[in-house]
Amino acid sequence: MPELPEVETIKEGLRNSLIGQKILKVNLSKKKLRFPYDKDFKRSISNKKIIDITRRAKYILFSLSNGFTIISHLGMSGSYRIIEKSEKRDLKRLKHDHVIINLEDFIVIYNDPRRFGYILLTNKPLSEYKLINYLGFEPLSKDFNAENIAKVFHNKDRNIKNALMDQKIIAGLGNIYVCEAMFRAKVSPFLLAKDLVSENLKPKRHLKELVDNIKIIIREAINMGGSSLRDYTQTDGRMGYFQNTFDVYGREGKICSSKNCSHLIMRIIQSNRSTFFCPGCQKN
DNA sequence: ATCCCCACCTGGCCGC
DNA sequence: TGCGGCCAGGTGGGGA
Repeated sequence: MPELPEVETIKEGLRNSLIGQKILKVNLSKKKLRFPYDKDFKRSISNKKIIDITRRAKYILFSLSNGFTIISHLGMSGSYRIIEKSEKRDLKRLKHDHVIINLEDFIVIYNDPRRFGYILLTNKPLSEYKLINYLGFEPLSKDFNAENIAKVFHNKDRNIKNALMDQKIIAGLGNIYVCEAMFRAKVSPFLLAKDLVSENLKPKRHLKELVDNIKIIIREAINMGGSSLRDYTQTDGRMGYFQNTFDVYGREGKICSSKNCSHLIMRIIQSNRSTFFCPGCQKN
């Protein structure tokens, strides 16, 4: 479900209410998520305070007062909702509620119909935690720039979209934002990653365009509260509205939004995922 | 190493 | 109204 902008929005929503709250009680549903819970999950987090909530790639990280970190990934359909304890009417349990954390003033619930998400626990430094330490550049960091990406892409024989979605290279992009950024940068989905790098390992113009547009689009989407499709809403139930600005994603058969272009948006399958693009604007 | 493909799930929608 | 088929913001792990 969520890509970086949605996870960032959710993380901010969690921060606003939950920092400083003590965990009083934890309930887990019978069904396991993608991975089983730590066998000491409840005991390890009970009576601890949430001292920070941060994001890395598409992970939300809850730092606890005992040095443990809850590592949460939302998969395709995970969501959090926060209920103020004073508002009793929202307390009913919903289908697919898997983790219910009772805090001093709030109840926070992780819901995930498809159960591709997971909630793990570690007391190691995250730099030693294997699901976190391999992650690549944060798109909004200054290390994510065309020169650095050129160094990674120059020998990559895989298609460009696939490389952009590889969390080991760039952390946080998913199918929507990659399709949209490639459209804005006018990059063909049929190019290989190495096609965007010149002989001297310098980024070609299209790679610079791509990097610039990824940064722009991620910022725009965060500012709009992410994209609401199907299950995603913010922690307070509000919708994001970046989906209203999609140029290609989900627009198969519709006319390209560019001025002076009358091509129809196409959908092809790459690495088992849909790629949406304009065959007129994205040919090179 | 590098790249690709599958499995893991539930549910919504569309066509018959 | 029902049923089958297709589709969905992801990714770890294993095979080629």
